Amino acid sequence: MNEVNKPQLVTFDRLKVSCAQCNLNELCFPHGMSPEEMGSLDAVVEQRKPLQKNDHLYREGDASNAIYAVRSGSVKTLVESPNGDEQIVGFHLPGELLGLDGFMEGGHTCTAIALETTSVCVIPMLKLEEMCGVLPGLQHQMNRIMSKVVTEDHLMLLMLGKMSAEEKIATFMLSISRRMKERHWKASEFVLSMPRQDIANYLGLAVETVSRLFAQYQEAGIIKVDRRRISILDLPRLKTIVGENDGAKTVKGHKG
Amino acid sequence: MNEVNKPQLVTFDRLKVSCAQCNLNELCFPHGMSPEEMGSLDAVVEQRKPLQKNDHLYREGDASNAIYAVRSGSVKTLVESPNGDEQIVGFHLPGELLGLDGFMEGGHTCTAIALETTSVCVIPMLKLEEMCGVLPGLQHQMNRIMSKVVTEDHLMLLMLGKMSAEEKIATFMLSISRRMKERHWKASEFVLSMPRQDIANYLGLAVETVSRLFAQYQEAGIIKVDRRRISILDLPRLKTIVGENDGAKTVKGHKG
DNA sequence: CGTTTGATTGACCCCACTCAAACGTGGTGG
DNA sequence: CCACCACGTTTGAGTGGGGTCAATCAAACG
Repeated sequence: MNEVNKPQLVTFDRLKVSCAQCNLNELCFPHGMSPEEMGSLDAVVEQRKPLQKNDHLYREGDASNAIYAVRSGSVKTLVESPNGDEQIVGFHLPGELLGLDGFMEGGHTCTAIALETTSVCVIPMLKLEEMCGVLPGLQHQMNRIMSKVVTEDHLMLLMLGKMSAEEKIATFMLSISRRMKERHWKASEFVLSMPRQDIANYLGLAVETVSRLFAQYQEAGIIKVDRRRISILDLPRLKTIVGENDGAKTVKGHKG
Repeated sequence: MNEVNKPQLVTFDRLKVSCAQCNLNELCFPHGMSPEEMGSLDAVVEQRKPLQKNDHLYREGDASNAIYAVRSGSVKTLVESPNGDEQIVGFHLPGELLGLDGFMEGGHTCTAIALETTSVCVIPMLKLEEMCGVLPGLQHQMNRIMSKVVTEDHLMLLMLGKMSAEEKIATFMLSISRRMKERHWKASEFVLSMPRQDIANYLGLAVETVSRLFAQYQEAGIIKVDRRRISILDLPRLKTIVGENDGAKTVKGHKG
């Protein structure tokens, strides 16, 4: 785990930060670990040179014995269909994990690509497993992380399967906003690291639809859009769109 | 935290079968475990009275320290949206696992409901974790299982996000067929345990669309449909529809 | 048997995709 | 510094896949 930057004026090899000091540790391993236990994590976390935009962290089929934590930058993961088109299955912001799909016989089943200059922590499973045997809190933390990943995928299934384009866009922006807030960044003003194309792909929409809805929401005063810079002006209205505000659970059609 | 059946004509307490003898063990824990290690599993697997159709195995919000393996029957898992509608995220056939979503603070994030009379093995995580510390193969097996679950969810995202109704239906039938084959049952002739409504919900379609496509595929001689009994007559054609056959990767529109 | 529930079929229509063209914006080289 | 190009984004017009509504049909059940 090391630090990053675009213009490399300095070597950052010496900028190693321990997991205990890492401002992201709360996100990687939120609960149930003592400071001493956190310290032991340092022993297992590996370094890695920053990825440039569009670099692959891993590809479908790559063998793997590690999981990854985004330290800075961002990563998209995607799966490919037999017909050749692909579905983005996740965007990974700093402090978020990825790579849990890599432990099957065939290696990774999805591909991870940096959306911008990105650095990641590499956590070898073998060592992590050893530690799990010793540190009681860690195994539970791993289970919690696994559950969270599964749950997030389920929510995405819900989105793709049941939501209208408007709801998808609103859900997407709320998701980004919340995750920004978790990182202790501004929740109502952020820059998207992915192009419209990727947003559309992720949400199961056409690029044009994404563009139109951004414009529509801006027209309605819900958000402000300046290229990839998004400002959320009316959070309650966004929540209403996805059904989180008014307890009056909307009666929908009989689709599904 | 669990549901149970109402009318009980027989007690099944004596129907205990060891994991080593269980004809499903290969599916639950396929690799890397010696027979002796398999035997140790018996110590941790709990019995449970069969569920009747529509009984809940667990509900969203239920605390949990276990995962479940379907022994006979079948189970659907679903998540609920803020607006009240729900998305089925999985059908679980005999020998398949579920419940990996239950280890977060808030308990389970999805609900599991029996599609028919169903019995499950209950595997407490606490004991499983203890065993993982002792048996080297088990931890890797758990990782493999986790990866598989994540991968399956990803493929479902691909389906919901990128496939046409025709491709979804074909993919669904191929999936069931393959899993039937894994269970050493007929791959080309099976009875669906779920109603059309659930298939539609799962695939992100309307019931009418499912019905129409079943009819259409039957008309084309690809399958035979008799209520819930499905016969696959032209497997290659099904594979062609989802793009698994002809290497000529279809060039699709610019959606996504 | 009547009733209920699930499945099918037909007619209609709308949301989101497609096609197409224009519009910044950023990077590059002259 | 500006002209140019490439790419991502926006906007408009038209259309079709799949949803909605409604009626019918077939099993299962009491």
